Amino acid sequence: MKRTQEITIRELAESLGVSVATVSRAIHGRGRISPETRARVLEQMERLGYVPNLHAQSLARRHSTLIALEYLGQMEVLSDVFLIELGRAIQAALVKHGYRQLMNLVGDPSYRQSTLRQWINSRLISGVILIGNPDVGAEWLKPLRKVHIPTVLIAYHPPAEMPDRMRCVVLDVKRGWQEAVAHLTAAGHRQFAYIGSHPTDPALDYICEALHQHRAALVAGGVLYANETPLGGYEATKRLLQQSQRPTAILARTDLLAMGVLLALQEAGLKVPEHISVVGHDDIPIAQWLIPPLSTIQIDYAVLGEKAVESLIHLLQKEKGDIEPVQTVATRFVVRQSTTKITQQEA
Amino acid sequence: MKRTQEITIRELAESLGVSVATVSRAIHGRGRISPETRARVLEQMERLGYVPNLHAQSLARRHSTLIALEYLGQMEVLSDVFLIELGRAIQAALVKHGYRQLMNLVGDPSYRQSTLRQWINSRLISGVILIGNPDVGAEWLKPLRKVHIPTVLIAYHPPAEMPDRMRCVVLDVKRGWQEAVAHLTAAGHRQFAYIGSHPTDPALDYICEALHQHRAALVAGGVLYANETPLGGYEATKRLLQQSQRPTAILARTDLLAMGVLLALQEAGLKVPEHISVVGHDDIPIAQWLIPPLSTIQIDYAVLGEKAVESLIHLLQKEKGDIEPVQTVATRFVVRQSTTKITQQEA
DNA sequence: ACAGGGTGCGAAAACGCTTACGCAGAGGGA
DNA sequence: TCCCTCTGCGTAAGCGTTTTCGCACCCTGT
Repeated sequence: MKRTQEITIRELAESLGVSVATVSRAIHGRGRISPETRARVLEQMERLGYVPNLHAQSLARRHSTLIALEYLGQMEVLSDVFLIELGRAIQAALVKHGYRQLMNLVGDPSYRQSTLRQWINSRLISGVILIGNPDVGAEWLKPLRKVHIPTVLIAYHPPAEMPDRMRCVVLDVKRGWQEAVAHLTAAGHRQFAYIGSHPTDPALDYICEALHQHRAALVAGGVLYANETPLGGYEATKRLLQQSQRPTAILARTDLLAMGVLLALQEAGLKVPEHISVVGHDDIPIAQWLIPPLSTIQIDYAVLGEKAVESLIHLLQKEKGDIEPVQTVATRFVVRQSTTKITQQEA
Repeated sequence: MKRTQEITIRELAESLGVSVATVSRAIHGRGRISPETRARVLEQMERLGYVPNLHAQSLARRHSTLIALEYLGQMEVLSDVFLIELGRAIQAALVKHGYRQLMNLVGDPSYRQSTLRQWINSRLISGVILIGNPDVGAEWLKPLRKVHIPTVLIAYHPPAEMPDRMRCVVLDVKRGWQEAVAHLTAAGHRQFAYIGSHPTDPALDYICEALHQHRAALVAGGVLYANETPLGGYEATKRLLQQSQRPTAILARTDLLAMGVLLALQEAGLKVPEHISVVGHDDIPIAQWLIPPLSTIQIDYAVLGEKAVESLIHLLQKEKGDIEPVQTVATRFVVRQSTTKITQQEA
């Protein structure tokens, strides 16, 4: 910005002997303009390396093309692996619509929250995409209600009440767990354990339902909760193994938990998958590099990102009409090497 | 931005019966203004919740208060743990000077590169902080030279040639490794191995030098290279253990590598630290949660971030005068539980 | 009483873009 | 030929700030 010579729209226009209005129309393809003039402008723009000043553009248009991407809750150790994947997908989808994303995944929640408010109030951004549990992020949602900025929430379930300028994309983990349970029971498994992150999570309900259908069940004491870290999974597994009943398959709420499960099992001398099968959730990038490569439930980040962006665009451009306020994206189970048929002696 | 009623500086001014110029002066404390008027404006601003429009501000000032933070090279699995820590520190330092950071850590390098250019050309940002090896990021630096945007590079060594609007903060890992080696040799260790990420890295030189001083050495075949992932460390350790000479201490270039080392050792039935000591580098947040908690070389992210920001501010505000173009930040060794005195039978 | 300097403030011109409006000219139907 | 419509483009008014300039006023010293 402080660089000496930056070309402006006026200079571009003068170099062609046309008005700035014509240049603006040519660039955006809006308004009436002849194809020839348009081509000339576009070519000259390329030659001179003209790029519109984003601040001037936002000011004139009275809205920005920047979207904030935020994560509700503590930025815990490694929790970002999920965000990186999803962020990628969202960015790609936004660009298709001429928008760009801004991330501010730095600092503790209260600090990030004040930054987001600052961004909104200063009109830097014109929309928000929020990722995370609406219960955990209740205090995030409150200030957003007031300012009425177009917002899309990506979560496991919709918030209790949704303001008018908010839409929601929920990740329906039901199908993924059903497939996982179907796969494992077909392989002979009947005794399961589950390691989750918090009791309000509906995943366990889906699992119980699926298990019931297939005449299988959780072992006694087979539901454990832990922090969503490898350490959490590790400790939970240690506890699990101290109990009298041992499951033949462990379902972990996230791949990070599953990492810890794998380590704890191998310390206990149990081989995966020969002695015990393990399933994770999220299919984070390292899942396929674990030992053994983890069978897990896959999230289609591209679809998730696209749906979120689509909802947001409808909110931003009201001429696009309405869209279902709550959209759903299903999950799928992928088999790798941490699950197998149950062996005779264990069955 | 599309929200119905956003208050502007004009409305604020009218509500007080003063001119917009006065309000602007009051807010920024620049120019001549009486303390009483200033207080009145500030109070009213608070009451009405006025926040300046960032786009208008940037346009009028001809420069933005936004700084881009980018990472040179592939965004590999988990490489972000380092970035999150450093990003936090940089953001904190920037805010002190009235700037804010924008991260765009999404997508492959060529995509991120084009996004950064876009940000620069559209005047969205007025400075750049780059993190990473200048060799790896050579193709990043080239376009930046042309546009002459104030840039600070955070790396292990300065780039071959530095354009005039670039400054550099180098992380001097020498002291950290010296301390680590001193600690280990004092504990009786004489036989070392090193697992690095690429041969051009100067860390190994510092280690060799320090070992020499303390009459210790690397075992034959004791230098291995691997991807900076747990898997890389795991595999490298497997290779290491197949060799005839076994070290009593393994130095890993990063904590991520060390994670894999720990797993491989324990699979091989070797206890850490009883049989073998392990040292990492970076002190990532999970380092203290590993089993056992990892002795590692600490980076003072706060100082690193502050120095980088300080350099950038001097570049942005030329009235601040000059500053050393290459600044240095040292590292420190922290002892946790993965290193110990060598036992008799192993010595 | 008057000059001179300092102080607090307002008027207005920028910053680079978008877009409503209007005008000239071309084309077509009577 | 005239009138009407449609097309392509230029003029100019914004968007919400910052900042230069200058004016009025007050204070001080003569």
